[in-house]
Formats: sequence, C-alpha cells, structure tokens
Amino acid sequence: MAKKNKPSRPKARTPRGFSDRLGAEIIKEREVLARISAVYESYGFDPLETPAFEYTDALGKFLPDVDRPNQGVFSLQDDDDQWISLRYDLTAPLARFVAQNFDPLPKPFRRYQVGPVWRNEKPGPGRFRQFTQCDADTVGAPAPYADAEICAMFCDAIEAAGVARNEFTVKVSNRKIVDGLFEKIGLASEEKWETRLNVMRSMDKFDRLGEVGVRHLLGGGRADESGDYTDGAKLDPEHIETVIAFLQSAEGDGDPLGNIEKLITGTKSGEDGVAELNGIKSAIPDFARRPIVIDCSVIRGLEYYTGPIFEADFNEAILDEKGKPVQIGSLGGGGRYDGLVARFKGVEVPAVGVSVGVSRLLTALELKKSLGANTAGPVVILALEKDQMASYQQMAMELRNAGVRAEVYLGGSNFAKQLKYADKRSSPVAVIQGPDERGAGEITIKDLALGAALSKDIEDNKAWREDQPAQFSAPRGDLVKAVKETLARER
RNA sequence: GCCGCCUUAGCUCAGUAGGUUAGAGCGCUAGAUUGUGGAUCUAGAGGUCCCUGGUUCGAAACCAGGAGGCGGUACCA
Repeated sequence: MAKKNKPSRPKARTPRGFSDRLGAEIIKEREVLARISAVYESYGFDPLETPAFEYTDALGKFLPDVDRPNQGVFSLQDDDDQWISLRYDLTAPLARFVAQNFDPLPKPFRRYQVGPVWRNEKPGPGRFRQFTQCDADTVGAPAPYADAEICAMFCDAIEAAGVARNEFTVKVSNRKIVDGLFEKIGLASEEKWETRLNVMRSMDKFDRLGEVGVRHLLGGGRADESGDYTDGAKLDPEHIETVIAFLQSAEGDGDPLGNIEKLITGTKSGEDGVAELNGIKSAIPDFARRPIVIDCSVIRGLEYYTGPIFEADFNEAILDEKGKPVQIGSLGGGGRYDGLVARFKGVEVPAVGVSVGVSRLLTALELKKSLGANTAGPVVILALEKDQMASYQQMAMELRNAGVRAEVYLGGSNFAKQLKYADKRSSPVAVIQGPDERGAGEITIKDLALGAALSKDIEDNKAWREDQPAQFSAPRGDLVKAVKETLARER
C-alpha cells in the first residue's frame, strides 16, 4: 500500500499566524504607511528605527522562565546566555532608547516609528503573529496638551490611511477616572489590586458581551456558549450598579463627562481625570467636528497607562465574504504612560503616544473594499520574434523612461499564451510587434482592460476576433504617446 | 491555556453499513478556432483521502494519540 521510492519532501507552508504577501498587497501597505508617516512628520515627529530584538529584561515583565520562555513573546537565549526577544510593540524599545540616550535628546522628544512587531499568541482573523505598527510618541511633556495633540494627530493619521471621518470614532477615557470609580466602590486599597484587575477586564468586555455579560462577570461569574466558565469579581450588587452606570455614561444624548463627574464626585483622582479630559477637549482645534468622543467604557492595557487613553474603532461591524461579522478589534490606540522610562532611569518621565495597527486596518479596508480597484500591472511587450528581443527591450526602456511600468515577456510561449500571461498580471495594455507591424514600421496597442469590459457581452468568437475592437495600430515612433493615451483613457 | 466543530485534487466540496482502478465543478496544462487573453469544444496532468499507532483478511472510512484549520472563551504589553 505504501508507495516505495517516494522521497519524503518538506511540506511547503507558512508557519501559522504568519503570511506571505505579494504585489498589490505590499504596494497598498506601503502607501498607507507612507500616508500615516507623512502626517506624523508634518506634526514634527522624527523617524526612529530600533532592532527587531531587544534584551528580554528591557521589554518588560516577560522574563522567560525555564518552563515557558516563549509565553507571549518569541524569545531565545543568546550564545552569552542572555535572553533576547523579538519586540512585541514599539513602545518598549522607545522607552529603552530614551533611557539610553537621555541626556543629548531634545525634551520633549518626539519620534514616530514604523515596523513589524511579533507576538507569540493565538492567531485569528485580522490577528497575526507578525504585524505592522505605526507609532508616534511624545516623551517628556505632561498632560494635557501633548495628549490633545496626539489625539488630534491620531484622527488625522487614520483619515489619511483611508478611513473616512464618519466611519470611525476615537474614544477617549482616563485611567484616573477609573481609579476614582474604584475609590467610590471601595476597591482603592493596595490589597484589592487583584479584584481591580478583574473588574477592569470585565469592563473591557462591555462592547462585546454587553450589559448582561458584564453583570455576570462583575458578580458570580459567566459561562460562555462553549461551556467554559469564567469566575466573577463578586462585587456587591450596589457596586455593580455603579460600574454599569459608569460604563453606560457615554450612551444616550447627555454629556458623558457630566455623567461621569456625578458618579465619581469627591474622589481626588476622579476629579483630576475629568479635569485632564476637559483640558484635552479645549486644546484640540475644531473638536466638535472631529470623530472624538469621551467614553469611559474604554479600558485598554491594564498595567502601564497612567492618564488619558485613546482607542479608535470602526463604527460599523466588518463583514467577511460570507456576510458574517468579524471580530477584528480596534484600529489602534494609545495613551499616557508616565512610568515606562522610570523602569530604566528611576525618574518619572511623562510620555504619551498612539499606535495605528496597520495590518488590521488593511484587513478591514480590504474587507470593506474601500481601497478601490486592483493596482494595475505593468505594460507587457509581447516577444513574438526571438531575434528582435533587443528592440522589445528598447520599447520597454522608452516606456520606463516616460514613467510607465513595463516589461518584456520572457517566457517561451506562443502568442495566445503571452496574452494570457498579460491578462494574469492584470496588465492594462499589451504592446504587439510581429513581422507584419515591423514591416510597416508600426506597433499594435491592445487595450486589455477595455477588451475585458467589451467581452462581457460577446457571443460570437469569430466576429470578435475579426473586429478586434480593443486594439489599434500606431507608428513605432509614437509608442510612448499611444500607450500613455490608452492608459489615460482607462482612468 | 480551555471548550466545540472540522481536515478527501490548486480551490469549493461529494463519497462508502469498513471491500478491487477515489469523484464532481471550478482552476491548471496542452491542442482546435490558419498572429490575439476573457466565449466554445477536445484531451491531459494532478491525491501518502492531515500524521502516527491500533482493531481487521482488508481502513480514506472504526478507535487512540498528535498536528493543522475554524469558531467561542481566557490572557493580552
């Protein structure tokens, strides 16, 4: 039964959570990154590049233990026995960089950074183990003015990336307000930190699980549809009411800040937080026309945010090819983290920043099909006579010099196959010169896009072939002109 | 990590109460239509039926373990 003599070959495949990318996809991402970077640069942020690997202790709490050194991050032990890890975001490397080069840097230090980051966790739709982030941070400036600027720039960057103003919302909250809530419900003391974490996790799920789900999580616990059970925070009923009211403060037509203020009145950090949000509001030009809302149901990272926090979300659910909603997560987010550099320096350095999740954004735009038609391929010059290759390459050169992407067909196939190739490359135009044209000093320009459009209502192939409505001839000397005119017509 | 479902051709999927040469559509390759892609016709290639082990005269099918995928859930800087 088993076949003999069959060599066992490795299976060609990409590791899970990673992906190959080709052609148009890369071009699109490059374009989106360029647009976001341009926004950051126009605000005066300088580009920074740091290596993919960092010493693991510089990245934070994920010191690899012997059992699970790769929990969350990809780590390996260098030949000098030190642990190094692939960066999981761009903020930790920034903190390291600032601490390392503190004295000569201008303060505040404004930098942006674009690049891949890696996380060793379960992949899902729009969720990869390698993805691109696009961050901008201001280090060394206290709240709220730097926060206001970052927040406004965040909106500009997302818009520049191709999401319209009415398609997304930047939600703003403040960690201090959440602290105020904890004071109100008696969770402020040191030994209650675990319950606090628990409550924050539950609150973070408000948008996904809704009021009912969060009530369960705050109380006794919740069983999900797969039968798994999550233990609850076991709060008193009245405290649950307070938390729910807090989460719902942004709903309805009232003013969210006012609602919050009533809930957390009398707490020091709560009032500080409200004041900071007011400061942000008043420091953003044309605030009312921007898609920014105060919404305290946003929690984000549990550990390090110390002040204002931002999160950008799509307004409407993203659907996949089958029309099913996809959990794609936020478009990006950020906030103030005054303690991060202190890990290295011992002194608190105030800092605030945002991160745009470019890979997610592109997945979403792809699903929403708002990135427009496919990027056109190159003009293909058919190679009908092998002894004329130099003259074909000459044509390609002329087109390139005129700024037109062009290539000569280099395979070994016949006429029909060459056109098929051009079709597959989604070439807009094919340039044809066989013996007939060459004798007459001409070329044939074939408008592939137009042909494709016309062919939709073609029935008789014979008539189609005889007419050839989508092509015309031109003098060899007019090559560039004729191609450019054809391309222009397609726009 | 936990729970559930799934894995047969490049893709989408049939299939058999365990029984010789495992199928379809699309795609692919080649040819026809006398130098023309998308139409039509003809032919062809391509499968360790996810892997390993077990039960059996016989396993793609049944059992166990593993891997991968999907969905939920937990964690998430």
